Amino acid sequence: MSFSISLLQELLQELSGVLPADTAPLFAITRMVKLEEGEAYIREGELTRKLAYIEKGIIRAYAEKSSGDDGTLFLRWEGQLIASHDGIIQRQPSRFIYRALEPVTMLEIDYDKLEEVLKVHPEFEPLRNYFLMKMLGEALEGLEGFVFLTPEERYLRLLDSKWGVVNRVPDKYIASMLGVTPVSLSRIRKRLHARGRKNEAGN
Amino acid sequence: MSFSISLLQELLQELSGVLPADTAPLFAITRMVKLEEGEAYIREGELTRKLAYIEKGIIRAYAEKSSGDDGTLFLRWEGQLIASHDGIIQRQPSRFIYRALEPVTMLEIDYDKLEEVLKVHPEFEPLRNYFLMKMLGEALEGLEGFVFLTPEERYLRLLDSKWGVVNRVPDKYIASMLGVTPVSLSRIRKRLHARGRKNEAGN
DNA sequence: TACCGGGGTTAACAAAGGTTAATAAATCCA
DNA sequence: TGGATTTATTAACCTTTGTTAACCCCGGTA
Repeated sequence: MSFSISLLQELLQELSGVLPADTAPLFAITRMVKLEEGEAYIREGELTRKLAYIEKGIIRAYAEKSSGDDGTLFLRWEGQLIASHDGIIQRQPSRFIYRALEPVTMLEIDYDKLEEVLKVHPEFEPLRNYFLMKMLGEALEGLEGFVFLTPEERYLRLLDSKWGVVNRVPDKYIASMLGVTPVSLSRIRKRLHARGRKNEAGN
Repeated sequence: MSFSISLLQELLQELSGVLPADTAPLFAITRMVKLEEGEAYIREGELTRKLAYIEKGIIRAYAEKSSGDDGTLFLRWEGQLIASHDGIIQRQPSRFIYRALEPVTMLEIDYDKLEEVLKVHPEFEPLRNYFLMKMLGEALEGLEGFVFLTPEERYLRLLDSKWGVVNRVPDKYIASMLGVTPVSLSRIRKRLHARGRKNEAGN
């Protein structure tokens, strides 16, 4: 029994009172997926409706900008969900590429199969709502960052909340997720260091 | 029978096959809400779990930035949903203010009551999923704009898709939603006009 | 009519970010 | 190990945005 499965069984019990022993119909349609570093999980133009819980590793969702270089829509890592959202929400081919930045292990469910199971077992519905809410929360958090914070503040927030992850990812991807170039991120770091030294000196 | 209710009954039938006659349990917990121009729907610090379908009017969700002036997280108008997302997702007091920019009419449901009804009538679940998916799609679309487009491109996209709405809202709110100052939006408009004239002259 | 306030534009200057290119540092791999 | 590639930093220069303040327009109203 994998780590992810028992974790999701606990979650399901907490959310809806369904006992681990009764989760068989759900886990019959899941499968473990492994990606090696640099491998694409979803390619551009691919029409899939996959949903996966990341047990280990980091995945980056990105696409090419009109300027030529690419923009990172988000990073997802262990404990988070990754979903082919163009396929699931709009039933359209993915405009984004999902690629593993590290070796990845995850528990995958096909969303169409999940819907079939949910028709027969509505007691699992709280799980779907939990997933959607979590993804909605993450998307809104990203949006808030762009509306309310400067790039420097977004970087500080990221360091503050996700230091471990930031340190595992090349800065250029962090930069493109923050909406700035790598050169600019480098300057932001320089400014922060300079200010940090000044503050220390002041004490 | 209000316009909104029959519209939502149609939606429910399409999504889940539930006939309008069977939607009584759901609509028993809805109520029509009217706001006058400038009136707040949700205040900062308020803990509510409201969900509303806007029949007419525009609502703006915003908060104050560290710089002092305020940032607009999003605008929602007729045909869209508005939800107190801090309350619904995180069970947190709202960090945002939701205020009517025009007289607003909407159909409101309390999310807690909705959950009660859904326990007894799981056949309405597709409606909740539809709502969540729609909000998720809108949030991701906003995020994509910031990652992949320049402020000028975001403005053009907004004009392109929501011209009618842009024209009903003061530019300063449009600017703060695009993540720029009103002054900067004014310059963007100037550049676009200049380029427009040049292109005409070139033909 | 005169006054007032909100909203939009413009100008001038400062600050920040983009672009390009050179260099240094780290990583990969043969 | 040595050479090649990728990544990060720095600098120089240019463009865009932020900030502040002045000005105009318009609508409401005393």
